[in-house]
Amino acid sequence: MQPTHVGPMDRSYRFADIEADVQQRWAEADAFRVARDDREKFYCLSMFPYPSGKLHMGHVRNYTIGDVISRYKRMCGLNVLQPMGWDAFGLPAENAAIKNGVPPAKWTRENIAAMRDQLKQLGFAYDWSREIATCDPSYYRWEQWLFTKLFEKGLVYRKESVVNWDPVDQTVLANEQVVDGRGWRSGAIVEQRAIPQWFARITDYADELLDDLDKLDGWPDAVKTMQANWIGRSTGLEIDFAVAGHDAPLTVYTTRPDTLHGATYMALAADHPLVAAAADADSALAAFVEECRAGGTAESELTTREKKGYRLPVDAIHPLSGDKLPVFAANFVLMGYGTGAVMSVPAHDQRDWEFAKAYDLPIVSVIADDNGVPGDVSEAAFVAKGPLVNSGEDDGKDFDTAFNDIADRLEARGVARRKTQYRLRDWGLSRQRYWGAPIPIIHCDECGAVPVPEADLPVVLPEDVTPEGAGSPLPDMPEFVNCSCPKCGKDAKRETDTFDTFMESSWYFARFTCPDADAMIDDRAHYWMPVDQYIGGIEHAILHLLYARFFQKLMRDVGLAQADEPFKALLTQGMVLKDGAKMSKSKGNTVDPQALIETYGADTVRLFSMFAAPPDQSLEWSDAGVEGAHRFLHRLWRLVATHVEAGIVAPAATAEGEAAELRRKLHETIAKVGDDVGRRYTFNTAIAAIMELVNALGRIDDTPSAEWQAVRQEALEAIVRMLAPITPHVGDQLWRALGREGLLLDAEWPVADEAALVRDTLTLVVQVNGKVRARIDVPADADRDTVAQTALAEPNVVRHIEGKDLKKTIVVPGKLVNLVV
RNA sequence: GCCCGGGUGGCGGAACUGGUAGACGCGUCGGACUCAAAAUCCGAUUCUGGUGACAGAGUGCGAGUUCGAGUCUCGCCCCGGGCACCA
Repeated sequence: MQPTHVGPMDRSYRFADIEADVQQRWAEADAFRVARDDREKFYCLSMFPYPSGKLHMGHVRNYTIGDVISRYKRMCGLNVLQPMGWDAFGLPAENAAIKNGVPPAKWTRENIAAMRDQLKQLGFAYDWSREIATCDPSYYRWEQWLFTKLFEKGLVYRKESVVNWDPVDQTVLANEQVVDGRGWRSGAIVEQRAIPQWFARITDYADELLDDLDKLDGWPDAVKTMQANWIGRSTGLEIDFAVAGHDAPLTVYTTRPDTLHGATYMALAADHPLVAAAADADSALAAFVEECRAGGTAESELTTREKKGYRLPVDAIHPLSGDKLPVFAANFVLMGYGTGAVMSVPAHDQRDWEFAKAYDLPIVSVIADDNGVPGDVSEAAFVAKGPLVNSGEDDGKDFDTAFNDIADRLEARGVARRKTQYRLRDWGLSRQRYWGAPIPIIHCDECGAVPVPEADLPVVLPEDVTPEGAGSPLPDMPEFVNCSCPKCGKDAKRETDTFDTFMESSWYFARFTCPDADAMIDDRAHYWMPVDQYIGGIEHAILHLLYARFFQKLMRDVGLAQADEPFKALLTQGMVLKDGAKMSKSKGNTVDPQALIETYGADTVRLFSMFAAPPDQSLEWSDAGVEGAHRFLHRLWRLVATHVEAGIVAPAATAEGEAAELRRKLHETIAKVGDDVGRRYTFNTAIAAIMELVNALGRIDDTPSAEWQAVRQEALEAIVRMLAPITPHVGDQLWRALGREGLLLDAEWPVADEAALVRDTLTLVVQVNGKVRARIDVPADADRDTVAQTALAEPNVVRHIEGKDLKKTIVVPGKLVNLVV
């Protein structure tokens, strides 16, 4: 190929024009619309945003990571699906409505339009034809449909459950709206109030959700550990303690029946029936129960409260010794967990120990330490397992033997059962809010709770409503509430609670594969699912990801889905910080992506977001760092312009002498960047390596030989392609400046030339007693003895081993020599 | 309180499998260009001592394993995420 003359290239990098042009080119080519074909697929999904108004830096970071992976996989030849949508139901829309008098529907849709525009400015390669907004009836109708299927299968049910009740505003509060036990608006002390709510039987799937974690090779161990601990499968013993003077026993669950001999008291939840019965005759106890009800329902609040109890006028009977045990009502035992009663072994449980100290209850150590004497419980509980002591016939037994012997004896008497229990609780689906998907149930005096028939779905949420203050407006809307029973036809009332918004985010990934399906999902999901790479914040490690996994299994079990798990690989991105703290309006340390896009362009914002930190760590935002990223793009632009002015040539395929060294650097970089982008997802180190290569290229003479020119052409083409996923706009422009046809996004990802990587000498480090004393150059094929002899000949090495015995010589091939004296 | 992470120069970070601590970028200092400034380019930049070659110290703190530890083990401290109605 002869040098081609291309018209003079503008020497300055005009990002605004370039980005608009390139985005137009993509639009004209409809470049991101995808469909099933014969190629291997890759489904890359970033967690969709709540449409809060405008993008923040966390979004920019999240979506840039997803876009880089998507574009890289596309250049590798895969059929890449990357969709985007809106998690459009939620509390902020109602708050905005109260504040500004705007209907949540209008507010939400305006925010969506604004944020969609921003995403387009950033140049993300989304197939916008698949866009979903979860507040559209065409979307939520299918989760209403699934709910009715689950109702038929008995997988949803109604039970009483406590909520945060604001007695002044007369409304239910979210945990977020409870600050220090008080309502955020009224300032009133929040009370726990039990109301009937719908639940999904996620505990029926607890074993599968736990066991399938082992299949998720592409998930971070930290997330799998958190989910496993959250599910919290344990094997233990359910034990009945007789109560003196009562027929009904107190049933408790324990994972440590080996410590049963050390049980010295019992603790009951404040709303346990036995407590309620006693409170009728004791006004002080009734006051204590009332006090336990004050404050929010968040677990963090309940478990950090000062532990308080109230002695009940009953005694339990120890099932082994027959001793009487005092029974307390306690504020740290919760009715919703297990049986609402616990046996307390203060010697071997820290919480029980603290309570026993406060209430002067006996602490009996029944587990021996390593020295065979009862564990020391003077300063704290002794929680380790060990042989039993002070345990009568069970003395000396280890944990397993004691567990089994005690279980066998109690089971034989019919007062205990071996039981597998979970920490995981069923998923409460009901919310007493307006801006959510209506729960498709009709309450009939005759027939009870009746699911809305499929033909009547969706139950559409009225949208021309502006909540004005506390509480959902739905119960006050007769046109919504009044209806007839689908079973008997009599007058009935519609359920006015809406779904938890985790419902919508638990299946959107599947809907993206077939957004226009006339069913929840259709067989297109079988091609695209599971998601090959899911990307989102670590804050979703438990709840969202667990519910989504649960929904995938539910959809499979109603015959819609094939995959057992929705997300093959997961990347949890870190937070974006400014001045060491999470960006927030209240701290005044926010950075607006929009202003940055306007000042520096999308490519600079994308580049800095990827360069500043590895994706899974927190990222410290730096305006100066953004300048640096911008400078780099200017430098690259000028480098290409200079090259193009000298003349475009065919890229080199081989080189000699110094040009060969540059070419080796090029192919080492290609190998490293391919590994960093394709396997490690460490985009920061990939960019650093490309910067090094650009620096090396910048050092060559401006008017080089034909050989230099060819190597430079080869290098620039590779650099532009390696940067293509990160800075796609400037890349596309430079790709054509270098004389290449077609869109850069369909160019092939560069592959390293093994022949260019060969080295004939290596530099090794020489250590004496682990300290670096010299560096030596040796032939790449030198044997150990040669290497050792070369090392021993170094003057500075000689100085450090003189007069000492050489005890050991360690040679690590290609790395170092360590001489031990 | 419980579960899960993280802590490396002035700053963001690199060191992937136990093998040269500080790549790359920012900042700072010095120089070139300019009447001058900006921009750009070149050089220096962990700390201490030394003109220097070099030497000593150094990855939150304290122990340990190893020829060798930022990396592995144990115990602490601090920061962050989650805790079921924020999303």
